[in-house]
Amino acid sequence: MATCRYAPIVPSPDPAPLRLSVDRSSPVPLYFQLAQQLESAIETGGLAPGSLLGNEIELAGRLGLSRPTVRQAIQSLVDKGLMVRRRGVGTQVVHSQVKRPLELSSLYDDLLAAGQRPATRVLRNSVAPASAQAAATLGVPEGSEVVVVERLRLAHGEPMAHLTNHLPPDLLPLSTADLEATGLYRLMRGAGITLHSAQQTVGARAATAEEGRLLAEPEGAPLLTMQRTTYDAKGRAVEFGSHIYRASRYAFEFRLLVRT
Amino acid sequence: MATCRYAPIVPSPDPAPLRLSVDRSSPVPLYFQLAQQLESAIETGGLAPGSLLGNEIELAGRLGLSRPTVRQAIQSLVDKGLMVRRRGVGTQVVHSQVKRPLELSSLYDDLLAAGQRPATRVLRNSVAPASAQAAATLGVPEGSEVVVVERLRLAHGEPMAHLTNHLPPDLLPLSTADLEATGLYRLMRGAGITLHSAQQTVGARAATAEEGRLLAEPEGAPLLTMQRTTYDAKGRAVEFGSHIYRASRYAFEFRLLVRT
DNA sequence: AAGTGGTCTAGACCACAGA
DNA sequence: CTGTGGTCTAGACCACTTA
Repeated sequence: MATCRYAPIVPSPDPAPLRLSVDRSSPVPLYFQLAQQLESAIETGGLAPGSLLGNEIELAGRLGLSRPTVRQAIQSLVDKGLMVRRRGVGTQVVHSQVKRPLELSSLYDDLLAAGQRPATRVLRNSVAPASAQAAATLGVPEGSEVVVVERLRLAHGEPMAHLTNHLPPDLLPLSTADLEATGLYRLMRGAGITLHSAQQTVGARAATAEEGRLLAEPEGAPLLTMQRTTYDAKGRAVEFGSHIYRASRYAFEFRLLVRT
Repeated sequence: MATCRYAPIVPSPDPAPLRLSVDRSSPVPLYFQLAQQLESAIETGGLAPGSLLGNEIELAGRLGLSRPTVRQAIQSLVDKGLMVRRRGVGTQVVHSQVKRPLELSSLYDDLLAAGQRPATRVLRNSVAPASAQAAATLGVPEGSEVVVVERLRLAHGEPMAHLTNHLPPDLLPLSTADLEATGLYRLMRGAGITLHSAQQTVGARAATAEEGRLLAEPEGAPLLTMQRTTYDAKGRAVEFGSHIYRASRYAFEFRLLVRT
């Protein structure tokens, strides 16, 4: 039957065949528990890049789960770009060090996370007739009243960005004190608004004299520009922003997954 | 039992309750057929923004499918940001006009799609020792040989961008003629390379005199910069690019989905 | 030929929202 | 309380890859 031409079955390259277990008394879904364990194994190196995960049916049997549940766990990691499936081959960990995809975060939180001591100076917090662009993106009649917030964002006391936001009226109360203490997205989440997605356009242009004065850059200095419309879970636009950043101090980093 | 206080059950707001059907003899997966029909119904307005999709079990019965299959179809649309599910409520179409997420496309294809008559001038196509940055991102030893391609991208005869790419040696043959006829990504896909994801950093800076000469901009003009590392399905870096774009002619547009 | 993931079924029970 | 989506099971057959 078998011949010696075949190489012996090589066990998983990792010494310990990976400790996996699920807690059925936990309220956390089983597929989610498994996905978390696999993800942390990838992060800590317990699952080496390129290594094959055992086949789904065997894995399901070992854990006492059904195959669909195991598939759901693996699929969530594939969606995150951490693993790749190939029919007839198996499921393997991708080779690259994958950075987590950028969350929809505020500049304030980005600066906080980078240890940059962010601060905000509110230049304007008022209600005004909507411009054509703001009205179109927020889905309100042109000229109807919207909240307009204009802020200067500082890090270590140095200006970083000038942020102009338009919001629907009555979405949430925005006190100037709150706006100086934290970021807009944090306030919105705190008010029970679920942020869901955003459409962004990033470009560049030269600073006007006025913009240069605000940002401590010479006139004509390169600025990064971003226009962003943010939607809640129901797809309603909850914020339209038009921002400029000092190019010398800031860049955008993000990850694209190819749709398959 | 029932009282007149309740409003009558309102039928689906759309006049025709949506024509859905699947072809079991087709090789296209059933869940995919359903997802496509729902997506096109959303695009054409057959499923109005905000409208509720009938519940999953009823929908499955109507189509002669099992509930998991129907769920898989709906889930794929939720992942695309086209629908939202709420427990106890139902599944509804998001309100906003959702643009398709940006694919990992080449500038060449972007320009083609915009009817911009793209052209490429190859300034360099050679093998050279890897710089520290290129070596680190491509995962090859510093100083080992990599392919370096430098191109000027034109639209309607006007320069748009200056593109510098580094590729692992022996990944694919790159003739200057091919590079002038199409985009790099198209060549890579044609060579059987599956592009999977990319990590991008977008910033801005002022043009040097040399860059200004290449792009027909004055020295000091604002430029958009992008550095991009592209990975294949196994997570290996297949390309590292460092590009500059005329800010007066180009901006990046993309969509962020909040992870839940 | 053997092994893998891809798809699909027909049920089940639970948690949560809304009337 | 009723209806919804969220999770889960224990199978099944198929298509593809590899040897």
